[in-house]
Amino acid sequence: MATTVVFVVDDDPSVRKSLTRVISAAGYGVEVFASAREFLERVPVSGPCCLVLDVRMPGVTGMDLQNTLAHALHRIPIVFITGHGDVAMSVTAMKSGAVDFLTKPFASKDLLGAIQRAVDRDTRNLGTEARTEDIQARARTLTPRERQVFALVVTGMLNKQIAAELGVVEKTVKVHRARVMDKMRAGSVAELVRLADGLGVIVTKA
Amino acid sequence: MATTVVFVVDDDPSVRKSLTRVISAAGYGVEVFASAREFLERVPVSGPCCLVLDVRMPGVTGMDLQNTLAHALHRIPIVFITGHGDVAMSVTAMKSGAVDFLTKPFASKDLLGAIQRAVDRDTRNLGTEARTEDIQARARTLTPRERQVFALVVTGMLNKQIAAELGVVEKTVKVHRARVMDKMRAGSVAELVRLADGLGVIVTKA
DNA sequence: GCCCGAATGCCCCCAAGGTCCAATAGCGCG
DNA sequence: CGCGCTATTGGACCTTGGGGGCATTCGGGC
Repeated sequence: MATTVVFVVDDDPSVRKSLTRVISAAGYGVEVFASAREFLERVPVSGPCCLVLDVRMPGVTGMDLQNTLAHALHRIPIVFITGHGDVAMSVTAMKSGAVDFLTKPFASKDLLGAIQRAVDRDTRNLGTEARTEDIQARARTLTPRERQVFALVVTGMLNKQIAAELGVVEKTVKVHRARVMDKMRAGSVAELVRLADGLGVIVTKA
Repeated sequence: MATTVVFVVDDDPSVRKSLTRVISAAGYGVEVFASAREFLERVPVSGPCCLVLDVRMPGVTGMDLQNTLAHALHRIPIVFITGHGDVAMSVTAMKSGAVDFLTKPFASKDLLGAIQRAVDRDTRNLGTEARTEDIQARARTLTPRERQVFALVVTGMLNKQIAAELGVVEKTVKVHRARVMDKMRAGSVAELVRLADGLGVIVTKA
C-alpha cells in the first residue's frame, strides 16, 4: 500500500529540517512546505496522511489554512505546533477539529503520538468515504423511476403499496425493484437498506 | 418539558453568584456546587443539561471531574472556565470532549454561546440514547434462539439458509422470525435491519 | 427509424407469514 | 412429585408477496 505521508507546513527552515528528521525516523513519508500557499498549490490527493501545521506564519496563518481546508471540505487531520500559542487560539483550533495542538518545545513522542492519531483518523475517514463514494456511484446509474422505487422499498413498503403510491401496477414496481437490486448489487432487502442508510452517514463501531 | 438546567461547579462564591445571575437571565435553570465532590453526590439525572466547570479547584480539580464523569460513561457536556489556563490544559480538556474552554475574563455572550452549544449537544445525545435504550429493551425480551435468528435475518439470509445454519427445519425459523418481528415491533425487514444497526452505533451528522 | 426508459399483462416458482395442532424439555412452585 | 409455563421444535395447509421470463406498447431523443 501507499506509504503514509505527513505534510509539514512551517516557515522556519530549521524547524522543517528537524521535523523531517524526527518524522521520517518514525517511518512516515514527509513532504515539507514553507507556506500555506505552497501547500495549497499541491493539495495532497491520495492515501492516508495528516498535516503538521505551524500556527504562526507570515501571510496565510495555520488557522487560516485550517479554515480554508474546512470550507473546501478537505478533511485532512491537522496537528498544530506553535511557539507562542495562547488558550483561545488552541481552543478555536480544537473546536475546528484539530487532532492536537502542541506548544514548542514538545517531546518527539508527543508529536509522533499526535501524528499517529491523526493518521488513524484519516485512514478511517478514507475508508468510509470510499465506501460512500462507491455506493453513490451505483446509485447514479439508477433511472429516476428506479430511484423512487428504491426510496420506497427501503422504507419497507410492499410492492403493492409502492405501486399505489406511484400510480402504477404492481408488476411495474417489480421490474424497477429488480433493476434496483441488480444495479445496487444488493442480494437482499437487508443489504439494500444498509446501502441506502450508508448514503447518509455510516458508522461502524464496537 | 423539563427546564434545561445548567450545573455550575466553582469554588469561588462570588463567581458562582455572578454566573448564576448571567445564566438564569438567559432563561436556564441553574444549580451551583462549591466542589466536584458536592456535584458528584447529586449527579444529575434527567433532561437536557450541561456543566460549567472551573478547572482549578482545591481537592478534586475540574479536569479530574471530567475524567471521572468520562469513566462513568456519564456524558454531560462540559464548558470549562478558568482564571489561569495554559494551552496544554485546554488542549487536554478539548481532546477529552469539552465543548469549550473559556479564560476569565470572558464575555457573557461567549459563555452563553458555549452553554447553548453544550445543551444542544446533550439534547441530541439524549435523543439517540433514548432510542437506543428503547431498542435494547425490546431486544432483551428475545429468547436466545430468537436472538440468533434475529442476527441471521438482518444479514439477509433466507429462512432455509438460516435453518441450515442453525440445524433446524425452515418452519421453526419462521416461528422464531415471526416472534422477533413481533417483539421488536418491526413491520418489515427494512425496519428490522434499521433496529439491528441501531444497536451498534448510530450517528447523525451533516 | 432505432434504442431506451417506462409501463403492463400472463404464467410460474419460491419465499414469507399465518393458522391449527402437537411434542419435548427444563424450571419453579405448591 | 405433578402442574403449569416457556422455549424450542416440527408438521400440514393455505394465502400473500417477491422475483424471473417473455412479449408488447408507447413516448422521447439522437
